Amino acid sequence: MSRPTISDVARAAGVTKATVSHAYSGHRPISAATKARVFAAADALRWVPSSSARALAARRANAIGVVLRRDPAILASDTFFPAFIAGVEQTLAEREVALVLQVVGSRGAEERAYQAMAAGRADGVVVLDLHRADWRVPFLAGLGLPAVLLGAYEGETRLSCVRTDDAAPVRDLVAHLRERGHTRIAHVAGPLDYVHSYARARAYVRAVGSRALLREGDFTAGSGRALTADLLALRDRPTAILFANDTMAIAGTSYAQSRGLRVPEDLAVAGFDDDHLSAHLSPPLTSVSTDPARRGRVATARLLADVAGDDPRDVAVDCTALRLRASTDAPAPATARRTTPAPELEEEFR
Amino acid sequence: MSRPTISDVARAAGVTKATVSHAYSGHRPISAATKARVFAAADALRWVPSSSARALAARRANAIGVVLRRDPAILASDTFFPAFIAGVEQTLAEREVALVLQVVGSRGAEERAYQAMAAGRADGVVVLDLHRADWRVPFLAGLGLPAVLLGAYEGETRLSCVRTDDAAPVRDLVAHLRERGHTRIAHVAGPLDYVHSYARARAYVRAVGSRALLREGDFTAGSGRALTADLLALRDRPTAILFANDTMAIAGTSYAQSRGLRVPEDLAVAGFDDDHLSAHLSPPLTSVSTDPARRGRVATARLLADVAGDDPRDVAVDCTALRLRASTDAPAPATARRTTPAPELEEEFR
DNA sequence: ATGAAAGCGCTAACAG
DNA sequence: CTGTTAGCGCTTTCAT
Repeated sequence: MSRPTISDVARAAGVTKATVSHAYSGHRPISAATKARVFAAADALRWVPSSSARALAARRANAIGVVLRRDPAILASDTFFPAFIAGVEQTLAEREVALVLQVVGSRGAEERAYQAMAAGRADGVVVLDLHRADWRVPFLAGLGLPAVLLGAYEGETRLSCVRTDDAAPVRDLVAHLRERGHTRIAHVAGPLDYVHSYARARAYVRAVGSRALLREGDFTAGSGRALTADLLALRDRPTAILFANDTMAIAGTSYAQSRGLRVPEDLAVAGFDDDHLSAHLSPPLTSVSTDPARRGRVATARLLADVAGDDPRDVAVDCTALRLRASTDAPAPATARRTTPAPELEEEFR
Repeated sequence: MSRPTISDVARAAGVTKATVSHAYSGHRPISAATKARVFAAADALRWVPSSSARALAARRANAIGVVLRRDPAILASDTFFPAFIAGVEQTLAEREVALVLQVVGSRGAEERAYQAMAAGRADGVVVLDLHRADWRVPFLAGLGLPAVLLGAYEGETRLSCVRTDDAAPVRDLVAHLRERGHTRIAHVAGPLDYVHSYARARAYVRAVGSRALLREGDFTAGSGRALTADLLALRDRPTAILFANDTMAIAGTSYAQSRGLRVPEDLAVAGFDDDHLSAHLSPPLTSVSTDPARRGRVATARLLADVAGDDPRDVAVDCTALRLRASTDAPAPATARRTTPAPELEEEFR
């Protein structure tokens, strides 16, 4: 025996399919009495509406999509993603909307994934890992698929955008280090074509007035270690390093310690994203919490509004918070007081 | 103008819908010439088949589901989940199957989620966080929804199951510590109603011959810290602690260090799951890598086979590997040589 | 407040 | 090898 359909329920309740449908959707008034009969019948038959039939008829998937183009290895070590998804699901859980996730390996596969979403898999998508010039922005607009961009997109677009101020915490971190006497503060950034990496790097360059001690990593432990080695080999080595995420910061710390440097006495270290382990390290790692779950909730709520027909709009989320911990809590070593060359700001970061 | 349908493509190519459909599905032979015309027409019209229409007609969603019942905070700090998902997506990417994810907060919501999956959202599900007596096993069997259980389920079931030997690495770890002279080895377990926590705890109890130094945590840093404090306050404190995951191990290490104990000289510490940061800590943390991505691939392949009509079956994945690092690499402190009370094995763990 | 009926866009017999 | 024709199980006008 196969699963019951809406017709079975209608027959059992002595009404038509339309009545059953409306009893559930509330799209038109149904008397309390028949509504009760309908629900009772549905209950007795253990009827659950077919989501594919509903999607086809109503032209709405009751699902939103996320497509990620990432190396699985990087996905696996990402602290942002699961927390973000948790937030997405939190606001999804209240409505009966599902999340469709697709991880792809190539540009072609990514396009197909978005097309499939537009072709009925999902009613809208949230776009992560936003690039400064992101082809997906015009592409999605062309598909007519509701979308919200996560990150401070600077280009032209009519898509909704959930913005975060990544610059403020970087400025605060630099100020915090300056107060302790640091003058040679380095930054190990993430890939600079990401809007958030770029925003952090730009804030850093503006705050310190030079990009001499800026290095571009890729968020992996390996690059954190390598670039720390690079920086510490400098003639005037930095006395403080700001990393664009905690993974790189932790790898960098461990490298520095293996070279006999004490953290924070000889080298101050700060991360970004506030990994759940960071408060438990030795020394505890100064970081910036960015509340990915909250951004997930906000982005999802915004997307649901877009899907419901609202006009796209920008929303700013104030979700960063400094977590000052022991890894930056010592006076800068005496050598830090040496003068540094006059800052020269390059055009790109103005 | 709305998106083109299969009829538009058929008309443009001078064939019928059936031909278009079969040209894509390969469910029956189509001459190369017409196939080419069909593809050309589809291309020109930018036709993408509607997944909801396809799902309804073919009774197949081309999606698999995962429903998770978790506190978002725990999801966010879980190292297993993203890696597992990455593996799932790796094998999904090759076929054109999507992943539908639903995170729920209550038993009722969980049942509804599985029912929705069975009602057309997904063709099958993979079941995580398996409990020793898991209501979902009979429930899913009742729904007739293909499912694969991740973990060594010991009950009766006809569902596929992807098993891992969690006991062997625990035994090896205990042996490794004994070689270094440890006699008081503790274990901070995960919740014992999970099959994998239980398997690890049981292997530990069998290896050390006593459950006097067994504590039940909940995989969070907080519980790792609290239970470490508890163990270290014992009159005959343990000289080594095995934690059921790295998060608890790291929190425990940091607590021990804050109390003036050196790791590994005064206290040896090992984790489980091999978090990506663990090799970068000071000292690097001994752990057990469990290759969640591989298990994701295997479970997904198995599920796809079930969906395709194969008989359910058990598959064993040999995916654990000891990562011996500095946190366990020192001779046990002299005090470890004191005799310990005679082991008494409790019934439950036989 | 309820019924009747026409699709939504595709797949899969059934013919030829 | 290709065309015809029913549905898949809902939603949603249009009636009444």
